[in-house]
Amino acid sequence: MRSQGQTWEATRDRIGAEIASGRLPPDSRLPSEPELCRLYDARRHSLRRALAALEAEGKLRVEHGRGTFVERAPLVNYVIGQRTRFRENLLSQGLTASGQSLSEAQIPADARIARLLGLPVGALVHAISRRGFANELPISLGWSYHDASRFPELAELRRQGISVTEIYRSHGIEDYQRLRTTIFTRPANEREAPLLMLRPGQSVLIVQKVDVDKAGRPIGFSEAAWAGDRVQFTFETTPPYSFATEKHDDV
Amino acid sequence: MRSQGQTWEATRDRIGAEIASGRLPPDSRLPSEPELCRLYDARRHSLRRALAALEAEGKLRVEHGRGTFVERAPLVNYVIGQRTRFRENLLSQGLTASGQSLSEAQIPADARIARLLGLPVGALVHAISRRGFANELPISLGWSYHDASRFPELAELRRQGISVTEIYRSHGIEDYQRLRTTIFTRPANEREAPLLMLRPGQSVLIVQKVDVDKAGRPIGFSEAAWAGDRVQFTFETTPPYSFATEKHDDV
DNA sequence: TGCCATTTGTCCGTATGTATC
DNA sequence: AGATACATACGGACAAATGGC
Repeated sequence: MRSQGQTWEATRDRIGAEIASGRLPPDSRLPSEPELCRLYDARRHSLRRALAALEAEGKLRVEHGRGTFVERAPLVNYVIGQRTRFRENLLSQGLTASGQSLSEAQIPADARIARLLGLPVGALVHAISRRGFANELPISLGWSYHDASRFPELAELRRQGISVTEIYRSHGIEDYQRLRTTIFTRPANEREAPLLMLRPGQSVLIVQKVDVDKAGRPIGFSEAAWAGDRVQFTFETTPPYSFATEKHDDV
Repeated sequence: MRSQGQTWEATRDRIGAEIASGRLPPDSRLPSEPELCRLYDARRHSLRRALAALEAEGKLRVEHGRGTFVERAPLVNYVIGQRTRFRENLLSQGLTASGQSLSEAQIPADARIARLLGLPVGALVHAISRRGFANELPISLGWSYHDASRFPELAELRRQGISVTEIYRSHGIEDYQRLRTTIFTRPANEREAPLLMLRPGQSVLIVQKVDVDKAGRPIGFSEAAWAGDRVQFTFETTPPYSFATEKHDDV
């Protein structure tokens, strides 16, 4: 076996158990590193490795010069049907929803955007970037792309707080639906992490979707990075019942 | 600034660039740690921190006593509609699909399973655990639960390689569909990581679903952990068109 | 089988930089 | 400015897994 103390994994598990049990409640501050070293009979290197692992799991948040805190993990269950809107989704869970525009531009469509929107490469599209919040906590970072010739004043209307659904309607698009939704996970990059209040390396869920009109023609494409430890997605394929599945059940 | 060498982040980025550029191709072995220290003028601690970060991003795979290798990242696009089967999904992408039974048991339903299946707590259910492979590489680790009184010989039939769809049909269930699918991400735990050939801390996508018959009654519940860096899910909400969205595009 | 070189994993001690209060 | 707390870095020792001889 080992000639020295315990492994960093043992320390990680002991602290993790404290958090899971609730003895260390969300947002509470952990003792300082020297103190933790005494409490768990660990040397600083090993203790820090344990803390780093817990941080990567999203259970802790380490703040330089301030201390180490237990992460609170509010959970947004984002229900995706054929027509889904951000606000309603969150409001129905008793959460406050808000958004913030990060950038707006008209840009020529690159090959990917052009193909997804059924436009020629180089056609002007609105590219709008927004950040979404639930209960003042950032949860998503999104980009949307719309044909600028079809929705000339889209950016202006969005800035005024008018929803995408209403803008569609004002263009005679009474009914639209999602063509498909693609979802995968990857580590947050250095741009996303601070905006989502994640540490680099924590996971985001990338959700890409295409809205189509009744004729099946694409009218908008969007993709968003969601804070992986604060959200789950539910895809409804039939009228909603009252079942529920729960996050963080061990599988 | 710093009194000593470069930061571990600089080393991480330099090696990461080598991988991204293809100069270090997938599955190739990196030089040993002492060699890398010389190449990048880093000390062992800092170098190892850089490697650990790249490993967490899924770009490298470090094998104790053997060496460090560039990770290959085959991508499975798993399309989920109302009726979806594992094999067809992979075969349509030119991948070979296979599965392996890990465990089979009849157990009393706990509160969650009972609620999801619409059974009383304690009712006997088949609990079957399987591992799925694409091109011989493990990609999923799943558990399924079915009412044992309704499908008495389910485990036996599954062992013989008979699909769930066929078993349903033999019980007069000609048509069934997913009620809902819930998906979220979390780090792989220590049980899952080796079975999915992931390192602890890399992300899995958890997919939970309930199958219902035409009357809307639940007939089966399953949940699976998918290797997060090897799979994406696409939810079709309308008849399939020929659009595509691509993984690993920077958002 | 066993020995041994190679390679990665863990741990310890220490010094100094940097952010916060 | 000083105290506290986290971040980075260096050096050294030994453990454990692998693979060749």
